[in-house]
Amino acid sequence: MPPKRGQQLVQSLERGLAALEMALDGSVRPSHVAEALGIDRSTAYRLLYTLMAKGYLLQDERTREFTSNPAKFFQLYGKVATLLDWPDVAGDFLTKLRDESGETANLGVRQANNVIYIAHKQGQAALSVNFGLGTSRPLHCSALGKALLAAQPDAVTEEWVASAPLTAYTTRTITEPSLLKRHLGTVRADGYAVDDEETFAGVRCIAAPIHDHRRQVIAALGISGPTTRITQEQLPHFAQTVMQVAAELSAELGAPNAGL
Amino acid sequence: MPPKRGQQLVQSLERGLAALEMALDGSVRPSHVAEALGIDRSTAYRLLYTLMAKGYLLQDERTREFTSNPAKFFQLYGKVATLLDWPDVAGDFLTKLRDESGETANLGVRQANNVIYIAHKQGQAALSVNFGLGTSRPLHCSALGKALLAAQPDAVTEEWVASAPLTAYTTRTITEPSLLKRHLGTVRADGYAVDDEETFAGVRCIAAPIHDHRRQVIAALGISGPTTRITQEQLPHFAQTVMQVAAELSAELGAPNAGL
DNA sequence: GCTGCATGTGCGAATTACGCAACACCAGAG
DNA sequence: CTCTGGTGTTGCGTAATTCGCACATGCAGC
Repeated sequence: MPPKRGQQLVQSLERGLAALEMALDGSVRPSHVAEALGIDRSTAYRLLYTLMAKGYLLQDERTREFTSNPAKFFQLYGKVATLLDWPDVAGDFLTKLRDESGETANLGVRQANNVIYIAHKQGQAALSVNFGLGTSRPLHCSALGKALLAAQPDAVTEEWVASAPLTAYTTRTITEPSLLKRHLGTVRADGYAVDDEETFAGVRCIAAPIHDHRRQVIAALGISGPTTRITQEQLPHFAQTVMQVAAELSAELGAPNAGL
Repeated sequence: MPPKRGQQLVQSLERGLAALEMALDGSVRPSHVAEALGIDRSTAYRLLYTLMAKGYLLQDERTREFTSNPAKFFQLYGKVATLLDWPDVAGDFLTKLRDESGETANLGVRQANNVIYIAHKQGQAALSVNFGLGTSRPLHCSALGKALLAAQPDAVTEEWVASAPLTAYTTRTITEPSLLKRHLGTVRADGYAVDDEETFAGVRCIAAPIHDHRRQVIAALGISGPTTRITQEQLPHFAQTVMQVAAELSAELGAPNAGL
């Protein structure tokens, strides 16, 4: 019924954005971009030059390398962040969760096939987990990611599980679609997700979904810590704490019946 | 039209970025973008669609409006921020400056004709200044901006002063190019800049430049407070504090002879 | 000097993106 | 209900835009 949404992509814009994202991973030069994107050097140069003219990139006077302009991105981020200031809104809840659990508390949202950490409070123990802000992890092997996945309708989950690349990061990573699908079912039933050394050996994470005022899941909140402290025996207890704080944060956002 | 020199700009990319920035100021629809940019609705739609496909925008299923994808921008910002994590590096110095002065401490960098606030610690007094992170102010009437301007070579300053729009925000804003040029000379001689109610009536700011390991000025650090506390008499004392902490931050970044 | 490799720039060719037109849909008015 | 005026979205032909080639230029090293 809906006519096929397809080949409406603007090539120059696509390539420009790709060049931009390359520059974010470090300095780039036209020749690098050209090779990576399979285009001519002159084309790559023009894209980079346009990005520079618009303030997204800077060019070093001497080395001629293009680098990202942090100020521009801070400005851009500042604009979108004001729409919902996660660090401000969630800050107190992250602190509470960290203090009650003793472990690093994380807040993440979904971005394509990854979860992105947008706020955190690091645990104060000598050995505590530290995921950098803005970094991303695959959905299928992180507690936050699985909490987000389990929240969506079955049909969507099924399709995603079948098509997503379930890369193994440790021996415990779930790479079998059918297993993952069943696993997500239990996550939904339990109300929390566990990453049992599926991303990093020795690290266990627990997460629960955050709902907004329309009951839609918009983020996930969790803790991460070494398996020596987050033991299998104490896992249910930690999970209770996570779900409790997650419910409180959901309530703060106006979610009805947040399980309190 | 005769092709002007430097006409190496890729039009589609230019327009796409313009559409992107429009979307950051709120929801946009193809018709709005088309009108604002003077292009056809279909073209605007394809740009927005491409931006959505690349993850920069989201489209509301019901209203069909395009909005920015905060997660994407957090990811982008996270990447550039790791290159030099200002909030982390400067955090302790901002706290120190706030505690010693009792006023809101700000850190800003230059972006075109503006200074952008990239980190701050708000004062704890009942009446204290609060500039939102990521917001920008004109260079010529903010203390941070003037500290940044005064740091560049005379020739560059002269050219900038002559061409920049020196908009007046209060009756004290310096709008005369020659006056501003001389004013910046004293800023350089003093080692700090003062915004004496030039942006907001009743608000006085003091700022000093931050140098990196190559002695280049890369940011400015300062305080902002009500004129009732930052009085003319105490201004030199506050300036000493600002310069002291700025020197310490510069030293932390590897600046040689940072005046310590 | 030459050689190799880089960035940056004219210029013609043709791919690409543009605007037009049309369709589907929605909301409100008649 | 129809009609009207407004959207978002897509097909298509055309021409403007962009692309890649070729060349000028700069720089480092043998």
